[in-house]
Amino acid sequence: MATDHLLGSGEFLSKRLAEKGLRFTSQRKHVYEVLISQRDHPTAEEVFMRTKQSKPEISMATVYNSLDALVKCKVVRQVNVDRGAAMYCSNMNAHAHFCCDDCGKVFDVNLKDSPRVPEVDVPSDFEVRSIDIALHGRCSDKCEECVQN
Amino acid sequence: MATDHLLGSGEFLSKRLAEKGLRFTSQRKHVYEVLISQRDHPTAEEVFMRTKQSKPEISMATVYNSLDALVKCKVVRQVNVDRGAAMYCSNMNAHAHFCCDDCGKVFDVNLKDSPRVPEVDVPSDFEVRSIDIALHGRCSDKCEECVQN
DNA sequence: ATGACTGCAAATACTTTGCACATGT
DNA sequence: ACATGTGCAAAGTATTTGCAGTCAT
Repeated sequence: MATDHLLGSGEFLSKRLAEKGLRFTSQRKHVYEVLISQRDHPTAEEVFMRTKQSKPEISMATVYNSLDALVKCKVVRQVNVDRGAAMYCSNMNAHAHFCCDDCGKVFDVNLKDSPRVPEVDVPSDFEVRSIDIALHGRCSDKCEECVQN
Repeated sequence: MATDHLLGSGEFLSKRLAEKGLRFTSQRKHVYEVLISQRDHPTAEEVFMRTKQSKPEISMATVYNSLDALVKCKVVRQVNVDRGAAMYCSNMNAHAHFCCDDCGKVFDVNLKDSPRVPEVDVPSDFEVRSIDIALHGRCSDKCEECVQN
């Protein structure tokens, strides 16, 4: 039953962590709130800096631990577009990522039809759990960095 | 005109590098041959070790440089399935990657229909140059590592 | 001839780990 | 009560860079 929307973000997160046997801690709550309050694609380092504003004692190791926990309980996605730091995304709706090869920014893009497993020719004994779609290209004529190309 | 198949791998690579203003070197040739001779998904480190067999003096830095050159001239794809080393793939046909979350192996999987840009809702001034599709899941009942789950 | 490429070693970037203490259940 | 999580510092991977010499064009 989709009743999660009736919960505050704290209760929601607490419940989702519990379902995976993970604990609800102040650090995980702050990291999660950082991610949902600004829907871009920060790296662990950026999450660390933002989280320090509301939770100054947090350490980088805890940020990694928290991000792993949030990914495990599926309230956050990890995005790997290329060699470099992983990015994190709190948009859990089905969507793809567009990564600009010139300026490096990552954008969420909606799928006109959600990707379905049958579109892909996977051996029958393989179990598909998730699909990540990443587009590469150039974001916009108006993008400052891109114009320099 | 698709006449590339009439060339040996050396001439083919040389031509593709030249198109991007990149030079054809012995190291790049060896790295390329390593990648086409075994169609799995080696990391830079694995490419380094394999390439040393035919080109013992090659250095890691040159392997990275060569891989970048091969990716730039589009004879090799870089595959980023998760946090960890990038992998390289010489299969340039349209295909997706299946990454087993249990054993870590990466498999090429064919697409029943090639992904088309219009399936994705991208702003009109964005230019899409490539699409990467990565599936995650579990590869097979028979997979040694997977059985331990 | 010249700039791009190579090999080496050192530097950087990203992520994980070990350990003593703290905290959630 | 006790396992799990935290913070710190140190270690471990992955990748990049500076530089002097070499090679492709």
